[in-house]
Amino acid sequence: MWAVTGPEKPRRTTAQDVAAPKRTSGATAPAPPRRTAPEPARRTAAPEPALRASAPRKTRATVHDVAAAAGVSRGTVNRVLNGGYVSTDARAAIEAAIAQVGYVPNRAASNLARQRSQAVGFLALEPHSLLLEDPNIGAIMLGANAALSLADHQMVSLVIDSDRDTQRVGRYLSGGFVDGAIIVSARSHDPITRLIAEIGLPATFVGHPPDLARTIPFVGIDNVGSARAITGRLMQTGRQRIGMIAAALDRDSGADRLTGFKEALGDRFDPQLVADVPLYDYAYGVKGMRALLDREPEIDGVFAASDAVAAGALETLREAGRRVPEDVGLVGFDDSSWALRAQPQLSTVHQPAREIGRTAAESVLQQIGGVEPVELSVLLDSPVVWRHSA
Amino acid sequence: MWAVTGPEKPRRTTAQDVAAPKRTSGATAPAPPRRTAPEPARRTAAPEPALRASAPRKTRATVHDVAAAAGVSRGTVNRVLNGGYVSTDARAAIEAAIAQVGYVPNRAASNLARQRSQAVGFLALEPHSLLLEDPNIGAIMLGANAALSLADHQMVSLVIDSDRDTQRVGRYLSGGFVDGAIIVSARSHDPITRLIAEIGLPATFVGHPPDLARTIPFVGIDNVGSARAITGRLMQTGRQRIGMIAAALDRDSGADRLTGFKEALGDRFDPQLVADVPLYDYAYGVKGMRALLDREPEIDGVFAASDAVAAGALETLREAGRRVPEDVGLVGFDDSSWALRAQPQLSTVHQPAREIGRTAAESVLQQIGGVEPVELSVLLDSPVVWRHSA
DNA sequence: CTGAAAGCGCTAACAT
DNA sequence: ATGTTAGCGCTTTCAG
Repeated sequence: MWAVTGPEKPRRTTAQDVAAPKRTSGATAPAPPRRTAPEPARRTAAPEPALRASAPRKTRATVHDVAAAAGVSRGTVNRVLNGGYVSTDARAAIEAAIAQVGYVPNRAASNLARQRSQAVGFLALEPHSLLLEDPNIGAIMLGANAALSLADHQMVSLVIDSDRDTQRVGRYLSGGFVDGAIIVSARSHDPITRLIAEIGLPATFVGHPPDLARTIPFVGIDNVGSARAITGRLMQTGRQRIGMIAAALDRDSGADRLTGFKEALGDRFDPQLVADVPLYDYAYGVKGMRALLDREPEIDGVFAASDAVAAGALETLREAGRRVPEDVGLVGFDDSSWALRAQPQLSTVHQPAREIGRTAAESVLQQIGGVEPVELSVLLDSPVVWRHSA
Repeated sequence: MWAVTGPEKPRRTTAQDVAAPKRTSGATAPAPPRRTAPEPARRTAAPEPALRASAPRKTRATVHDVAAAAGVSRGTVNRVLNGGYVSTDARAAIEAAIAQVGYVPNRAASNLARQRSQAVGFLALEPHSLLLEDPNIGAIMLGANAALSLADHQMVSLVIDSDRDTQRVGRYLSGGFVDGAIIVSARSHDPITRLIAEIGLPATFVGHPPDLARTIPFVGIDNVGSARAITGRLMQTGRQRIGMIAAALDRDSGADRLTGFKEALGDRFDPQLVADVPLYDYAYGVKGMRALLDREPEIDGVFAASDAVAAGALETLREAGRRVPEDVGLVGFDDSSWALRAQPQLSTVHQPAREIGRTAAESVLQQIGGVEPVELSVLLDSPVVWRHSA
């Protein structure tokens, strides 16, 4: 059809036409059924595998085809696609043509021409376990997505789960697929961090200030201050032997929470009463609490570095026959669903995760727009939520 | 100036150059070389990139620049980039040039030329709450990513959280940014489902068979059979009054689990003993269990449609003074972390989430490669895990 | 208001 | 082995 249409020279002979996968159809013998032999009778029951969609993907219509079908030039087609002055007749004809040939714009091509992608990458550099369970990062994603969506940008979230992924994502980031990136919990030495700086991709960090690059905007909360605040209230309510289950000391948030704890306690701080564990995780909460109980059976106040950790601690306390909050006061951090589900509900520090995501998105959007962020880092409010565990 | 450089014809006079904001400064100043302008002087020892990353993003080097710097043609550069015969000298020169000019390939352009993106979209069409907390979808993602990674494909996960998102993601999917897609828990009427079918994008569904399109591959588990199995064991252990908290009956998985429950019970099935709730959620577990307890105080066996639901039910039972498993046997579904964290740990049905992701990825990869999947749908094994709650 | 033409940065077929 | 030359599909001047 389009090949012979109009004055245009006969376009392409698409490689696909030539290289079309030659299936040796004759083979009636189906390859051995994969894994679990699904009793064919079960669900499926699709007797007509004929209508398959894939097949040699039909070569899609282009502006060219539309133009030809409408009897106008590509320029005009483009004008109706994106705003522009077009006569009503032409517009009608073109719209008809679009429908007729089933035209769907190729954004990729458009991006190349425009030199921008209208997309922003979202990377969470967390260990799997957290990626899977931490509701915070989900909320941050949703917040970021909402903001980007408003600005008509596509958020594409990229998972990094191996060195190979790091490479590939690096290529993706620097390959023109995104105009910017939001990076959650990067460490300074993360290869991606360096890359971002190198290629000068607009980006903002969340959850960990980029020591390395003091030049990249950061959105987060004041971990030190909040830890201080919640520990303070533990003191005010009369707890005498207050300990902490510190977690993830290798990352800023973890270290900061411990710092805040120390600051609040001042002279009363006793290193013996700090158990430290590697991750913000329920299981480590159990472990940490056991350690604390061992070292100081008289302990009557505990600040767990996160709600998940607190939940683990709570379980341990219960097993040890300690009542919460009567015998020991327990507080967490994050205000995640762990806090609400615990029995009793946990007093904790509220992390405005959604807001954080939104703010981060706005920050990259600004950068993309060429605006220097007024302040390199912004700390959002993270109020203490007083519930029943202390 | 650059117009007389080298043998290449004076490439484009980029519109921008003309339209460039005319600085009123001294006439001596050469026209500000915007974008492309292959002025040789450029790269050499970046003179104070002002440290900041953003600003007018420095115009990136292209194959052209590399070719020029190495004194070869673009074709040759391309050959060293992607495999091809290149003399050692040329290769060395080019590699040096690449490093010198700081060349980073523009994958977007390459994709356009090659007509493929080496990327696969991942969409989870779940209500937020689940997206945030359901560890299953995280595991599926990780599994899919691993498989795609092996095949050197980038997984890009797209979140749909509003109608606007649906539109945008639709454009993204049909805009040439991905070669295929993995779609988790779509319903037949989901706009995306239709779209996929329309544009004939290689795709496979997870978690819900596409009624609408019996033509699109599906990966999942046998919900009916597994529900039947676990309910059966509840019966075998002597429970007399067995009820179910059915959830999400509007989706296949939910409906199937109920079906399996009925099948297992046969004559003994009593509709009164089924409480149904809208979502696989802890809070609904609480609600559902209360309803059941109201209707039948003598209840001594409960099949909750998911572990989260079971956890809620467990809490309610505890509050009602029922001991598990002594007074009532309780089983869940999913084998998520809820099951392990519960006290006692839940007997449940194991969902091979990671495997599911992997399998789905392999399925789209096959389709992309032009291979028709041998079987349209594959059901993976989902064994019962017997623990302590029943 | 519309058409023509030059690109975006890279790939691939075709000559050397 | 290397250079040349068309494109990929869309955007954006610049004439008319």
